[in-house]
Amino acid sequence: MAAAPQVDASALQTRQSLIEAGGAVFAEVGFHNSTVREICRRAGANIAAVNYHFGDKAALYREVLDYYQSRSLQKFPLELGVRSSAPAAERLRAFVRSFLLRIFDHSSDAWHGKLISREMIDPTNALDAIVVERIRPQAQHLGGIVRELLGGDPNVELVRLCSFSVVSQCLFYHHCQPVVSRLFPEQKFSPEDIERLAEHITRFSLAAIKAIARKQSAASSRRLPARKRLQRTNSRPATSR
Amino acid sequence: MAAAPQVDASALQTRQSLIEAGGAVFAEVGFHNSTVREICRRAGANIAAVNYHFGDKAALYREVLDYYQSRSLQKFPLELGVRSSAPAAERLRAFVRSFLLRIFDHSSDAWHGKLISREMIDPTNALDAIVVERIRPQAQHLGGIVRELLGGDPNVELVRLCSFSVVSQCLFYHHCQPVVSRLFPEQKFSPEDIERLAEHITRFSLAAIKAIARKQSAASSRRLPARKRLQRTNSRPATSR
DNA sequence: GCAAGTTTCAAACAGATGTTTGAAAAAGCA
DNA sequence: TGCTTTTTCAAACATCTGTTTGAAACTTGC
Repeated sequence: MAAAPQVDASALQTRQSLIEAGGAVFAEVGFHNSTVREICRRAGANIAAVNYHFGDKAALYREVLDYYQSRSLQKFPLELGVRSSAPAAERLRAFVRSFLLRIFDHSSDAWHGKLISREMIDPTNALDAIVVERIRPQAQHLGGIVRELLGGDPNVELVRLCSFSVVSQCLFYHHCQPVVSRLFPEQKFSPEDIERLAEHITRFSLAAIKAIARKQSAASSRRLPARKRLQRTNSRPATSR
Repeated sequence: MAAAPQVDASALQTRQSLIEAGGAVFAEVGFHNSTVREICRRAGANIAAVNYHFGDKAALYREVLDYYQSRSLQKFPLELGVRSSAPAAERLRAFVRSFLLRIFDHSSDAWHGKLISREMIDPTNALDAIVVERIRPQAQHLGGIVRELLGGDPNVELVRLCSFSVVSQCLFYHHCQPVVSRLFPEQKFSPEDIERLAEHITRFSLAAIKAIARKQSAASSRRLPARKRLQRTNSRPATSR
């Protein structure tokens, strides 16, 4: 494991230092590849500290997830400042931006996105809880936006597929960073890059979903009586752009 | 590591059994999490066999990648039966299908997609070679399709972003399988599911790219004289950079 | 100031894993 | 067959990692 700047823990409680050092290490190399020794080294604590304060490595990991989860929730709310009454397109943009910022935030207390992102690929026992507490609500939030954008009758599978299409684009840059940076060394993921990325993903997804919505409503209009069709197409709220 | 059916290696050379068992184990749990003992057990070989035949675990891994790379290339060509003179939309569909099939193929000699997919997330030294020999050509192939679909002047960054949007959707279902299967246990990834998935990703991406292309050409038509614009859209060759 | 509880520490332990070893077995060849 | 080379094998080795231990240092409450 590469050398890293040691956190000055003189004023902090050992327990808290361990959580923070753990967040850093777990986020960097994942649960399986990180070692208690490295975490303790960065926290300026003794090797036995993890077991003394938490019981074992897995318990520290759960604690780290809990800690950063509450931080992340207040720092990156799903809506990101956009009211739930806002047009669906705007809410989608907010969702994408929030998602990317969460994953690419390099500030010291933003490990949560990375931790979850790692869980997705190399799960520990903690993933079950994360899915219920964190991912499912997000999926439902996004599902609501997509459903509104699609309009018409809510085909569950279509909503799911489109939602996945949106989040997959966001996750890609984090999951495949090793490949992306080898393919295009100039890609840097500065704050401006993140904004451009968010803009692209939003545009791309909006265009796709709207086109699918058009096709869908055209198809259903062939099945439905004219009056009902009119009602339908009108009641589709604010797919503005 | 979970128990697994042992390969009948009685007729095979030990060396070959090791490559095949290695392919299975590496694809299942990745290079870092797989053990020489488990590979040898499945190959029906002695623990020392890996070091005797390959030198060390990393060398076996390189050999496994090489072996399945040549297999994968002949089993899943990029074009997948679609001529390079075919319309870009059809070539995109072929690309997506081929990509998904490669990753989700459960037949015994199709570890390559999974191996590369794992490399993307948890790289070993082998990734550099893989990017040059395998990923870059694919990226250029896809880039050519996207460029043609976008039409107009080739904005390098836009092509790259759209290409990423396409592959990210394909990779998602493999990378995030643990999450997807927890969120929606009914998702099974049968051959028919793969086809539906391919269809969705193609439709989604085509709709998005075409919409972006329309907007782009509308914007450039405001900048260019009519004659030059016409020339541009017609003279663009249908291929690589 | 002192006793009880809490926290830290260096050292050791236990288990897993990649690798080596030296002899035995098998295969190739005259 | 008899000899050499190649391959297999069980055992051991060395290292890394999570965990435990028991004593020392520190803190707290009276």
